[in-house]
Amino acid sequence: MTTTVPDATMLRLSRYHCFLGEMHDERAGTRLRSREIAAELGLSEETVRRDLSFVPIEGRPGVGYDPEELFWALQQFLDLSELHPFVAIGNTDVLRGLTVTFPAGHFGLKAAGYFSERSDDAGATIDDLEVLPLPELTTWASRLGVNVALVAVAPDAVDETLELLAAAGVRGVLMLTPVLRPRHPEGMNVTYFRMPCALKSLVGSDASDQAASAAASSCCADS
Amino acid sequence: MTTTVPDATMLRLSRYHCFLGEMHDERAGTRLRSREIAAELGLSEETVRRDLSFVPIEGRPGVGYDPEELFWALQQFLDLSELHPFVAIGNTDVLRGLTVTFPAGHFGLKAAGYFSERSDDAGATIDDLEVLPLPELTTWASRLGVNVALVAVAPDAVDETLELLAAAGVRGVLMLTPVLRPRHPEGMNVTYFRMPCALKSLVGSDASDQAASAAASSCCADS
DNA sequence: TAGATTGTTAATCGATTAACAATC
DNA sequence: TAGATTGTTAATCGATTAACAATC
Repeated sequence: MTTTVPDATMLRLSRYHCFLGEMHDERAGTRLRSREIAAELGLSEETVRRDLSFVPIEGRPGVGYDPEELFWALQQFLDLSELHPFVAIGNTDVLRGLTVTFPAGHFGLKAAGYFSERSDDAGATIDDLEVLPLPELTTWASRLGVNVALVAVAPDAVDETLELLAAAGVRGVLMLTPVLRPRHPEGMNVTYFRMPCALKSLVGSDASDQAASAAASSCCADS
Repeated sequence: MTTTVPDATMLRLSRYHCFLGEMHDERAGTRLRSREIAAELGLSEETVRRDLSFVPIEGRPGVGYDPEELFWALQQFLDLSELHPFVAIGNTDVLRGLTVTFPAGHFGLKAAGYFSERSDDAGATIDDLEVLPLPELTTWASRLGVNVALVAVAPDAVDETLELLAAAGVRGVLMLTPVLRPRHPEGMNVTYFRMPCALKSLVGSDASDQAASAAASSCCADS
């Protein structure tokens, strides 16, 4: 009997991992209560406890969790390595810009390779890493030992990119490029961040109901 | 009695709008069935019908929907203007790169202004639009008539950016910058695309269950 | 022991799926 | 009229919230 972890929980566990990654030094020694985590992350404490109950760690009733222990338990549970590698694919501008917007190292992640679909990006470097042409992806991906990719290519390069990633053995893809009709390779796990949809659904969400409902907003994506 | 539209539905309605925006020329004259929309977008036909039943439009039983009519009905329902304007905020690299990754015009959206938090971005232009310094946001936003923003600034500029956006009357924000502890201004609607969480949760999702479950993957974010 | 907080079970809430009557 | 597809109601499914016994 495999107790399956709800999708929503998996995603929050990743958030706890990020949070603990930033916390566990300054909080070393002290105990962390579900209530604190909940307050910091804008969740309910019950949700936090329920989520953590899937992770093989023991919190102490009346005391809380050990931040460091919890961090490593989550890391193991999520199958992450110390600085988990991913490949980033897109034009050099967006890839370079994203290193500022999303400094992967702060979150326990590391861009292990950059690839561009545009021929005029040849030879560019980002943080001392050369931006390689898209076709070289297959050769490199296995060598880099990555299993996830961040994709931000132009819309017309999506299909080719996914093919190459599949061939390279990458199983998980975070897709920033808006794709109208999702058709990804068999067995591949793709999370779509749909910027146009998110923006459009924000337009109508006027003060009245939404602000009242604690300004909660959702997003995202299936298959 | 206000029938409230589920969040998930609002988001899908935005997707239908994108889809119809691309379709409604080539499909003009023909009828569009819920089954077709569902197949294209990877949804069930019941979901599509249920979603559309919130929109004041009449599909013809046995016939389907008129694509053009549906497009405009959605546009009105979602409160969108013909090319809905938004402001984009971040370093010049990421903003310029995103115009390739996410060509807003294809989706009925239009970047009306670019703002950067970095002083060395002063004077840059993107598509003939000057990238303005972040502090000028307040002055410009109302003039540009925008109510939504795409934010991709560096993590340490998030708070300032949200303050300025609030002051400028922007109510909806799509946040690409990873934020550990969300604290946005009162009454503001923020959708967080959490790249680190999405990437981390993709690592563990190995073939076995996930691929089996139609490779569905979710993401995202509250408050 | 008393106080506090966990882990887990039951109740609620919301969203999706199934079924079908209404209608073009 | 017959065939097809909508709109809507009821049933299911999943995730969140509430409650509380277990335990440090």
